[in-house]
Amino acid sequence: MSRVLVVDDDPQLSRALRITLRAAGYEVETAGDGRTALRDAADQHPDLVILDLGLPDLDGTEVLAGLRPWFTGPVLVLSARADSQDKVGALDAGADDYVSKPFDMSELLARLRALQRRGTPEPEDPIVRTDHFTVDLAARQVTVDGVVVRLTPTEWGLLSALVRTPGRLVSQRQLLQSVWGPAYQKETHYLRVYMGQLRRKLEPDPAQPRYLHTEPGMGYRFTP
Amino acid sequence: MSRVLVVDDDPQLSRALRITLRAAGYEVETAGDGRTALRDAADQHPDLVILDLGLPDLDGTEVLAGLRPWFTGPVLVLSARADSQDKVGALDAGADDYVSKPFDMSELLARLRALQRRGTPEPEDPIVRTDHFTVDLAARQVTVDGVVVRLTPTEWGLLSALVRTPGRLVSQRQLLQSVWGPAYQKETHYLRVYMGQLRRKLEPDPAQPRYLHTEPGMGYRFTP
DNA sequence: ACAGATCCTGACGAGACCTTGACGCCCGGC
DNA sequence: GCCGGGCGTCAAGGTCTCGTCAGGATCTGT
Repeated sequence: MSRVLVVDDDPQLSRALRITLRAAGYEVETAGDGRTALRDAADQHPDLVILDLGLPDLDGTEVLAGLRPWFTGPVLVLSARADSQDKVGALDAGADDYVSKPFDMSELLARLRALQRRGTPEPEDPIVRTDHFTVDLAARQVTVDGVVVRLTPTEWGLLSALVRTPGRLVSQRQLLQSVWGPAYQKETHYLRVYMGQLRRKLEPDPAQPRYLHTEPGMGYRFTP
Repeated sequence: MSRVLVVDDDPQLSRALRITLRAAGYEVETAGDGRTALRDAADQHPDLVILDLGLPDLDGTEVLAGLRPWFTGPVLVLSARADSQDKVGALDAGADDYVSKPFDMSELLARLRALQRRGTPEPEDPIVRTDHFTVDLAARQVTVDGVVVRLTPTEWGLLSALVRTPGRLVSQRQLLQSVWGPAYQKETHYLRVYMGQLRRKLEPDPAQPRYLHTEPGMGYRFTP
């Protein structure tokens, strides 16, 4: 059973997609604008995303840009525009397929099947372990010394963005963009606050972090 | 350089595709009917296949069926027919994308890029190594004799600008511009200070640099 | 509508970082 | 030999960034 996130601001189309996809055996979540789309994607980790380019708040390519740093599943773009340049732009921004409206539902489903067939061998272990805590990316659960710890959605978004690339530095802009959205790239204060909370919940000694390291002026790094 | 097999019985379109794909950096082979297509594919093991459904000898889905048991690369299907049922049939038979004629070349190229991107999702980390230290550009991490060394943002900017072009001289203006910005092209003093810090952190003997060389009056050079 | 959780925002001390100036060295030109 | 320019080193000042705390705004579920 695959989970799909539908991002569209047209309630009618959104509803039609939900019904069709449910009937085809997908679990469906929907988002009405770009910000909630990025957030929901980070929260729920869908297997694939259907993204309408005509959103009220963000440009479709901005959503793609926010998604792509960490989201590895297929993204199918819907658009009312059939212009070739739009297609090229979206595809090069990271979309895997591009379907112009109006479209045929059965074709959409076939394209989703084709994307999935290629997309997810996923041999990756979605569980990140350290000596002190484990992060289960699929179940969205964190345990510290065997005890389950509750994280808020924001804390989880930040943590998962970090532990997905162990040992790699993640820039402040990347973190802000993937957790709060592209418009928040300057709000580095948020990072300080929430990194503090994460350290208090996860680190054995929050004052001297062992796993969630700061690289001053650049970003943060998770070292297992 | 990827190799692509074009299967089409229309010589004119075939030729146009060959020219366009060559210009885009592909190696191109062509086949005019289904049987030679299957044989060529088996012989040459192309990275991807562009398959026209309207072939003289075999039905397009038959070619797909013959290809798919062993060919794992992406297959993009071309067709004169825009009927949804055809698309669904081809996609479910193993095609990864379906483009109706007439089509736009730039869109086709973009779709090929999208297909290829998905095929090889693991671009390995670009790591620069010397006998004494390694620079991991993607992870933004430097190790000296196996020990992680912390760099400040400015130090990192300078170092990465240098090691990206091993053996090549990088002028002072280039360095200043790429690290501090266009307004700082005269501040050569900055370079002396920070090159000194880098040498102290990376060189086995900072007084006699082995990797970070000065070219008086010109710039600096990283020699592996 | 209410209660609790969660998020945003501002202030402040501590520390890291960047900039700047001074000084000595080496080398080539006069 | 004397001089000047480019280079390397060092240290100190000022600026920016980081971590922390807490109060108020906002959201969520009942």
